Amino acid sequence: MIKIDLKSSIPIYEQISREIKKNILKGFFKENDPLPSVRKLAASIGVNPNTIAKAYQELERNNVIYTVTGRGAFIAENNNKTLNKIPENLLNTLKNVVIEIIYSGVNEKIIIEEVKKISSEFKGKDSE
Amino acid sequence: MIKIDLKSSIPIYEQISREIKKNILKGFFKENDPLPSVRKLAASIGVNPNTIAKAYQELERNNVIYTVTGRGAFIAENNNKTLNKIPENLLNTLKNVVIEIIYSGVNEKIIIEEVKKISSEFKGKDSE
Amino acid sequence: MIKIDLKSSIPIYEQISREIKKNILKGFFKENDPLPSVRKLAASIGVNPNTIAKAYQELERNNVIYTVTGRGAFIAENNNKTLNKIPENLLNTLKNVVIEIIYSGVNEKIIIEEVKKISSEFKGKDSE
Amino acid sequence: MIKIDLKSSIPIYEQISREIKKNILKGFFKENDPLPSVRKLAASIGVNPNTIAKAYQELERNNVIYTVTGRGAFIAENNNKTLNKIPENLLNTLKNVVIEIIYSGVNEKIIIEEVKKISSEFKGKDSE
DNA sequence: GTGGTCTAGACCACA
DNA sequence: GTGGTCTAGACCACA
Repeated sequence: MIKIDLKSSIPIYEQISREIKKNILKGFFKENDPLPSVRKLAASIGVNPNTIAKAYQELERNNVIYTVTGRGAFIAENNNKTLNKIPENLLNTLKNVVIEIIYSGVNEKIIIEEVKKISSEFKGKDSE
Repeated sequence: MIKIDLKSSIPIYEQISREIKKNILKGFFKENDPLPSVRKLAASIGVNPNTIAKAYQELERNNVIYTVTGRGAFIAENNNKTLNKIPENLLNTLKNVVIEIIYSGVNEKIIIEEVKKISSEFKGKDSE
Repeated sequence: MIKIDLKSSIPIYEQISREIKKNILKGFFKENDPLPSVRKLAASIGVNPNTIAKAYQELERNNVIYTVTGRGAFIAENNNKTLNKIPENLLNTLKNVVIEIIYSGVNEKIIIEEVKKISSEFKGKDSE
Repeated sequence: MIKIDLKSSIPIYEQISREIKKNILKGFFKENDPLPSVRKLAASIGVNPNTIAKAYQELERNNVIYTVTGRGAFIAENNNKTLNKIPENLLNTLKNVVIEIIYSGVNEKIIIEEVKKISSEFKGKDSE
């Protein structure tokens, strides 16, 4: 369920964090579901437990999961409101990629098709 | 013309490289136009010349600019290749941002509007 | 294993990059083998770590090695693509040397013998 | 007759020097033929006269041309003996290119074909 | 520990 | 003047 590319330049903890978010978006992880323990997940992916711990910390900071001391980590309730604006840091990243893609010679239409394809993989927040 | 955020986690040389690409896309830099010299740009931005040199070298590797020994760096000809597919590394980045944005509670429609807005800032390759 | 000529006009990072490619071709470095760390190799050769880092970055860009953050650099899988044409930049260099050699008074036959000798030192891609 | 690529990473004076050698090998320039004056050649190619001067100096050092004060530069007699061995510096360059080419996935056979093609463009020294 | 980025400053070839 | 290479040394994120 959680695929990691060790060779990628994206930090492993970041990849893990994203994978978990994806799983939530896809509905594989539901509210209050327990996450695998840091050690088990570390062992099954083959990375350092510290790396998993860091991913979980990031997720907790963003209210994606919550941890209960001694019992582990769980999926938080999805209390995100529906936003009408893309948060600024994400908007910047989006701008940068889109520019790079346009520069590589791909036109708007193809990019939009791709965005649709990506988002169709997930249940949109508003349709939940 | 070239705006850098020294506090950003994106490497400065990467920001410079992107800014130059943006300027080309916007038509501010045209084929064979000279770029500011490494030293001058470094002074005007307030970073080390090595950092600019690294950006220029990256741009040259990607055939965005070319350098003439003893004379400086110049905008390369626009290969004008039109791609029908987003290059894999860029596609991955796109996927990641879009997922993050959806997760933050923004729906597809708003993302697509934003993509249109970004791309309308630039002359697309096919309309040149 | 990695011999560098500090007096050569060929940049050190370029020499290092070539030496590593040679070692791969000779079979001394195999897929997923770890490379010496930037700092260790720098110390053993007696150059600045930045220079090694530059060599490794070049090799990574060319998919010869890959780096795993926090762990180090490793030999990439051998794509095993067989080319029927010499890439243009290499062809140019080849043309230039051959012309210089012919000009120095050496005939074709001797050059070809030498090419055979060089290539016999390595396991060709197709015999792997 | 003398083609220069300003964008190339090969120094212009080196390119000029090679072009002149090629012209001699091809028989376009014969013993005692006058070379164009530094200024004229500079003007016709569109480079700095100093660059031409440097190329001529290099050629003179290698006894490819000779200069008569006040009268200009001329093609030297071809007094190169036939060599049975490739000079060391050229051999090293040859080794490096061949290794790079093999690494790129091209096999010995194709390289040798190419060497033959290159050398067939010129009258070999021994057949002169 | 690992590699990546950046600075300050030197030196070089080239034009 | 131009860019390219290299050193010495700092700091950083990541594992």
